[in-house]
Amino acid sequence: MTRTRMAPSPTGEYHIGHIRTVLYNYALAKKDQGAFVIRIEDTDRTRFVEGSMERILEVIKDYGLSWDEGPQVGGDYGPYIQSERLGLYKKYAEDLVEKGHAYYCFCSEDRLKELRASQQEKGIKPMYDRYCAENIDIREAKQRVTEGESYVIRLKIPRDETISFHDEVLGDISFAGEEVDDQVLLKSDGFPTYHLAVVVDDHLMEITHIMRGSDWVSSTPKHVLLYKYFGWETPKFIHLPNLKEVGAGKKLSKRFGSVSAREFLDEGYLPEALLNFLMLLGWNPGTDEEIFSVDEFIQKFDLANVHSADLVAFDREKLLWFNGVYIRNFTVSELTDRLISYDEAIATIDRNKLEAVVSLIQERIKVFSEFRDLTYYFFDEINVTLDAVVQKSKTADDTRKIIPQILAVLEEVPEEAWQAEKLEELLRGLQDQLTDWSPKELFMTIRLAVTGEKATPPLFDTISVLGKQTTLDRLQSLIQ
RNA sequence: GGCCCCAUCGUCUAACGGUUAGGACGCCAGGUUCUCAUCCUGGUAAUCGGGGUUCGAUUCCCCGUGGGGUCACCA
Repeated sequence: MTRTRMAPSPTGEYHIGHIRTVLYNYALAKKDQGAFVIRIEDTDRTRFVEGSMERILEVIKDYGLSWDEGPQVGGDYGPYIQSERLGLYKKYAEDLVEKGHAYYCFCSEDRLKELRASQQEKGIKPMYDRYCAENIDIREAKQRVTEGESYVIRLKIPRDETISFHDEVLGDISFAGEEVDDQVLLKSDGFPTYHLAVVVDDHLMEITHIMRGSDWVSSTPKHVLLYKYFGWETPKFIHLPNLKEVGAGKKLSKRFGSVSAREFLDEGYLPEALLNFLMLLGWNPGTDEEIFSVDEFIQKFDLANVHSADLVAFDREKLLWFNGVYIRNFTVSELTDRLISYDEAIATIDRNKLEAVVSLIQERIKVFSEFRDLTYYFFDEINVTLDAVVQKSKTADDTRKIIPQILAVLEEVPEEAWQAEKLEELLRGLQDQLTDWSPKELFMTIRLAVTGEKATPPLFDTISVLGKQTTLDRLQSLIQ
């Protein structure tokens, strides 16, 4: 049974890249009818942010993803919050000391700082010098611990061994033992570090696949050693490429737009479009298809098609395109519902009129945040002057003279016949009679007069939705 | 800087020794057209460099170069 997990640390906002990793873990587990677990890694009290966990869980749900075990839902392997599992870790660390794979360290922060500084000065890699392992025997160490002296427990890395592991995507990776620092496993405050907690919990929760960002590759040897020393079976490792900005070579940046998972939703991107976009960032289906629902993704997801690039660019243009594709695939009613849930203010608009407007902008809107700018003239007063509607080949006078003719035609239309088709027939009829007004000139003049915009949905549909009174008023106001 | 990883159009990627190196986004051009958008058609554009191995390298190996990651009592 495949069991995967995502282990958020409640230290801030969830990044869009985290959602990608959640999605992959989710798919890998679901593909095998396995379980996807969420575990909260809150072992660093200094970075803990109040409410962060709740917000992270909330945003995962808002993306339409869920977890089989974890906070809020429970499960057989709980608790799923590390601070609630605190009693566990210490004995595992002590067990390692007994086995000779770890040792007590009493070095002060100052000593460590000085050590690091002098190593850097000499141009060598900053690493713990093993002072406590070499100068304090286990009996003395235990004595000092019982006397209440502050201590940490460090993992004793075998300096003369090569530590290797297999990554399901990257292949075999190995590190020389002498390159790996004696990692602190248990902090002086009694909390485990990530490295201890993650291995203990992944084992206890029977996680089979560890899929995480590639920034974890270099600490994987420490984890592999822990599995070995504990005598536990090692799960499979998969390291995923991180996301970067298209223009800049580096990480996603505020400068180019949203970065946090929440912001994309707030901007009016659809979760399903976001997810679809994210799927393709590091994975491909092996075919030319690229529109997938999460269910289809689960069916097709395969580690063999996850690729090993070091970074993948987060192309905001393509995201926009995906969003447009999903928007266009909705029925008008569905799209209207989604817009209403996006912005409460939209819910106050009359449903019939709203749907009429929505159907006109459906193939024009790329993100929901554009809704206001694209449709305000259907709902709000506009302020247009005669000068603003005058076409290039026309004078203000020409324009002033044509308005009454347009009005004359439109005034004859009964309310109940105020439909795009009828309006088009009549206005084209008017244009036929005018020798010096091309369709383009006439219709653009009307468009500007009734909307104030150069780019709008087709004119006759627009006028139809605007209604007779509004249309006439707006035309009339130009010549008063 | 040491170590680890990576390398195909601008971007996401396909091609698992033999293809005119394919698709998508973007961009450009054309068509439809009352504007914009949608839609349709076409186009632009890539194997980082140098050595090998092989009848044959995008593909395998080595060396460069470039990029990324990591070097905490943070995750």
